[in-house]
Formats: sequence, C-alpha cells, structure tokens
Amino acid sequence: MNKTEILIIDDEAAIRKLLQIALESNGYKVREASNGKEGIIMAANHPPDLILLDIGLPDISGQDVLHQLKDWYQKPIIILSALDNEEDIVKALDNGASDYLTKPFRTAELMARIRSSIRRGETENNDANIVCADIEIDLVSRIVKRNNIIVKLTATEYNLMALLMRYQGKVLTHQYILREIWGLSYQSETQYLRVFVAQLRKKIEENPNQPKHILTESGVGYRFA
Amino acid sequence: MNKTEILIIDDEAAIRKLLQIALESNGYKVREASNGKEGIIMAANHPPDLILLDIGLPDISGQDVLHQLKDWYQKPIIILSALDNEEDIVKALDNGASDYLTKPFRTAELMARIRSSIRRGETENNDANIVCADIEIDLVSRIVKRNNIIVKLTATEYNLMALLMRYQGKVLTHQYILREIWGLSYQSETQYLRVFVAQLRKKIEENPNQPKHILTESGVGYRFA
DNA sequence: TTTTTTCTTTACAAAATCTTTATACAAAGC
DNA sequence: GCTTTGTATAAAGATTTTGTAAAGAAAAAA
Repeated sequence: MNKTEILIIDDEAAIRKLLQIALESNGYKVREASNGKEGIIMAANHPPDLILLDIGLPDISGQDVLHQLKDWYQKPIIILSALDNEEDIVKALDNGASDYLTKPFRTAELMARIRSSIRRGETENNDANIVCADIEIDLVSRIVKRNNIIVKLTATEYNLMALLMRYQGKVLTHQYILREIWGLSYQSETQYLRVFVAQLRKKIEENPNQPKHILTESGVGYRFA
Repeated sequence: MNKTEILIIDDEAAIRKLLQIALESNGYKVREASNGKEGIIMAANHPPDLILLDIGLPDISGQDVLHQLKDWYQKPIIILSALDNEEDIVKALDNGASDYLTKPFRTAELMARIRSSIRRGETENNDANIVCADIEIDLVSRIVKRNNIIVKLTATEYNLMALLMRYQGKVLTHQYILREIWGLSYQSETQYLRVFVAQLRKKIEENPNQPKHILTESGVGYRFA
C-alpha cells in the first residue's frame, strides 16, 4: 500500500514545516507548494490524495485556487485560514472545499478531519481524462473531443459535459445539476438544463434525436452513458 | 420535488427552535427529537437525509448515539456541541461524524456545512447495491439491471422497485407502499399499485403471469423475493 | 462603438408518464 | 351454483415532462 500523499499549499514556511512534521509522523507523504500557481501545477502533474490549502496566499486568492482545482480535482481539499470570517467559510464550502479550519488549529483535530475527509472521498474516480466510446474529456485543459476531433463548447456547455461525464452511469437529478453548474439559487430553472442538454446533444451525439450518451431519465434527471 | 429532511437530536428546546427556524427558511423539512433514544427510533422509522446531533444529551451519550446510528445510517451526521474539547472532536470524527461544530455556531456556516455534507453524500459511492438472483439495483445510480442488462423504469416504477427490494423478504402492506411512494393522501388508491406492479412484472419477471420476484400477498400487500 | 457570441426566456410541439375506466379472472364464503 | 372480495391487465384519456426553435438580453470580442 502506497502512502497517502498530501499537498500543502501555504506561503508561510513555518506553517508548512509544522504541518509537514505532524503529517509525516502520522504516516502521510508530504509535498509542499509556497504559492497558488505552484500548487495548481504540482496538483496537476501528480495529483495528491488530499490538499491542504491556505486561503490567504500572496499571488492568487485561495478561493480562486480552490475554484480552479475543483474543475478537475475531486479529492478532498481542506482550507486553512488565519481569518475566522463567516463569509469566507461559506464561500469556500460552497465552492467545494471539504472542510475549513481556522488557524491556530489543533493538530489532533486537523488529523481527525483529514482522516474523515479521506475516508469519505476514497471511492471517487480522479482521472483528469475520461473516455467514453467516441467522447473524450480532458478536465485539466477543458477540452472535449469526439472521434479525436475537438468539439467547440461554451463555458456552460463544458461544465455540464464535465459533470455528466464525471459521474457517468449515474443518474444526476435536475436539482443537483443546476446546483452544481448554475448555483444554489437556480435549482428550479429546469428549462436552462433542457436547452443546454439539447445544445450538447447537437454537438456530441451522432443522432441528436436518439441520444446514446446523454440519456433522459424522465421525472428525475439525466445520465451519461 | 421532495424536500430534504433533517432530524435534530437535541435536548434543549431553545436550540431546536432556533435550528428549526433556520433550517425551514432554507427549504429543509425538519423533525425533532429531544433525547438519544427518541432520535434513534425516529431515524430508524423514517431515515432523514441528514442528522444534527447534540453530543451532550441527557439519556445516552451523544457518542453512543453516533455509534449506534453509524451501524446502519449512511447519510451525514453533523455533531453540535457546547464543548470545544479536542478529544471529543477527534472521537466523533473518527466514529464517522461528517462534521463537528461548537456552540454557539453561526447559522450561515452551519447551513454551508450542511450543504457540503449533503453534496458529498449524494455523489458518494457507498455501494448501495442490492442483488437478488437475476435482479440488481444500484440505489445511488438509480439503475435496475436484469441479467446485467439495464431495465428502463419510470420514476415511479423505480421508486416502487427500490422500496420492495430494500425490504426484500418482508411483506409491505398496500397502505404502506402507497404512503411511501405516492404520499399520505393516496393510501386508498390500491388500484394504482396494481397497475404499477403489473408494469414492473412485465419488465423484470421472466414470466409475468407467474412472478418469482414480486409476489402477491392477497389481502395484505406485496413481497419481493 | 459595432459585431459576435453566449445566455436567458418564451412559446409550442412531441413524448412519456400517470390516472382512470373497463373488463376479466380467481378464490373464498354462502 | 352464485355472490362477494380481491387481483390482473389492457387501453383510453389526462396530465406532466421534455425537446426544439427562436427571439430578446447580456456579455464578450473585435
């Protein structure tokens, strides 16, 4: 069994050192990045099993880093922050962070929260590339290909496509899709979804009238097959 | 569309009221229990989508309640506690709690943590598969297979199928099934049930005239075998 | 600015699903 | 035997859900 790898993205060397010691003594393998850009590159090149992300970074805002990572990185991201700001916490959690701890944090609690996050995320598929018959998506570069030819998608179309493919085989409810793509307040705008599903089908299905990939589950949602 | 149901287990009526107001204004349906025993029973009788559990209960220790719930309850449990005790936090998280908040908690943060926990629970692959001879149901993907071939079911057919399979071997009364699938006001519409049972049999039985899976218990209800 | 692209909204057609009705069958009681 | 009660099934009608085109609004690009 390989050691669980944790990537620390934090600009303060002292905190990194502290985390490194704590994590390694708990049997984790640690890698470190001192700013957001470096962190994203390291995560993309060699995806860790969990990311500890400081929200107050010098180059890019931690929220932006979180946002960019969440496009393709599906394993847990725990936010560390010097600020105990409710708005930040809500934003980070709604952007997909697994947890949010304020500094100074207690080591044993952090370790327990890491275990908890990893335990729940264990089964997720985390390939940056998903292939399904003639369709292929690269989650890092945000490119969709059909029979190896790039399909031009708008931002929203791509997001929808990525979501469907990430959970291929599963039925995703309208509510869930709307929440993930448009946000919490759009949960009842099912018409958007219909329009975008029709557009996607026109672009990626051989025969949009008889879709083979984006399937309708009437009364429930859609499923990618 | 069904509302997400949250069960509050807390002995302080004031806190329950506070939570109830906050949760309902966020579109959740709330049920309440004032002690551990009652909470466990309520969760068992009608499993909610998430449990908010106070760790300092009068009858059983919250940790014990958590332990008992975790034996079978798969959905998120968020711990609320008056004590900011690290040992308790670690113990609760390692016992499978999804999150741990100390009172007084901030409402918006609690709501964000609830959303976060539910979001992860939805996509989690908790292997909720039930297999019975040639029939297989995946409760997460909402897919039913017969001899490994996907059977196309409507939303209601699927709900009925899932209910029968979840309680396979047990006789479910007409009333109970109608209440679970259609709602309280349909308890006497037994004809609906007959129609849908017939449809399901056509789809999943080898010989619908002599059903081997969905069995009739005349005068009582149906049973899945 | 103007043009182009993308997103949102509306309207209506098409399809799928649900509800209701009608009818037939089977078992139990008289 | 007949009647009653409970069940099965097909099919028609009603309703809901979905698909599609297209126009208007907003945002991005030229």
